[in-house]
Amino acid sequence: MELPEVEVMRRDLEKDVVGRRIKGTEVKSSKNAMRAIRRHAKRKEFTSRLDGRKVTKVERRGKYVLMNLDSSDVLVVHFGMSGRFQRANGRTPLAPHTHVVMTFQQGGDLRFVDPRTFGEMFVSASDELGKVKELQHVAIDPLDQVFTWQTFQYLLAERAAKMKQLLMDQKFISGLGNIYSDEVLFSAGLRYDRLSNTLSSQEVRRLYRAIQEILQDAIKSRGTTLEDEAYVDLFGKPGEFQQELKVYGREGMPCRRCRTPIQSVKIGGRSAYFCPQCQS
DNA sequence: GTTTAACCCTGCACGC
DNA sequence: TGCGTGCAGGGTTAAA
Repeated sequence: MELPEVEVMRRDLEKDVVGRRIKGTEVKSSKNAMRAIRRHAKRKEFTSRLDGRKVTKVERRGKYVLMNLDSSDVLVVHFGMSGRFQRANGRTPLAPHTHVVMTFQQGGDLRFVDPRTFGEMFVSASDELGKVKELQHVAIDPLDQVFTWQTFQYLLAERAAKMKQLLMDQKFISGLGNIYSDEVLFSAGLRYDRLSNTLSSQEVRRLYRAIQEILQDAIKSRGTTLEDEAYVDLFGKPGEFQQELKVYGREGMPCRRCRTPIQSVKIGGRSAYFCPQCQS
């Protein structure tokens, strides 16, 4: 799950979960359920800080969701690659790999489902969020007002890394993963292996625009749902941005712009899709 | 400073 | 049919 999917989830939670009070939290007995709350040594340490609390606000930092509670604690959630929240009620059968169920006083519940267990959730005092290492490292958000193209140009010039890796580095810019980094580079006409400090001002501006446009469009389309992956929104509905993808997952298929077959390479342990004609 | 590889994990596609 | 293998992906970490 990348920025657009996390943001769609945040908005859904903001609409549907804010104002609800948690009656009880159940952490399942499986090993993977304990892995989902791995920062808490004991279940009770986690559940006791949620039970009886009302959700007051839902924020996002990069790919993290922060659910603020009326106790001044915050439930921090990262979805990894297969994690998600599901709104349901007691009559809804448990999806496989459901690790945590929070039941609301007003009825219904909120479930954390995560087959591949790269996701996690933990409770932190809001004034101690600054001490959470991963959150400290979350870099500037590309949809934030303070992210200007001049700032971006400065940051790029400071580094000499391949663009694909840099865009996916959450300590450099937050929110982009494998799918959107490929899409953004295609839109900007830049190859995955271009070095960040070789971009012209024009190229930086193109890239900056591509990042904003693609992320905004993907949010409007409610995220990307690939066949083999299970991203769905809070209510189980898939996104629609997969229809707009220009390069990701399209190896061998003709480029939508020039009809040259899309290529795929391994870089930094990840696959990068690109058009050898349109990107340089 | 940057890059690579390994690790965490499950599900699925593939070849034999 | 059924098994083993490899891959996918986000993020961290150790090593090159």
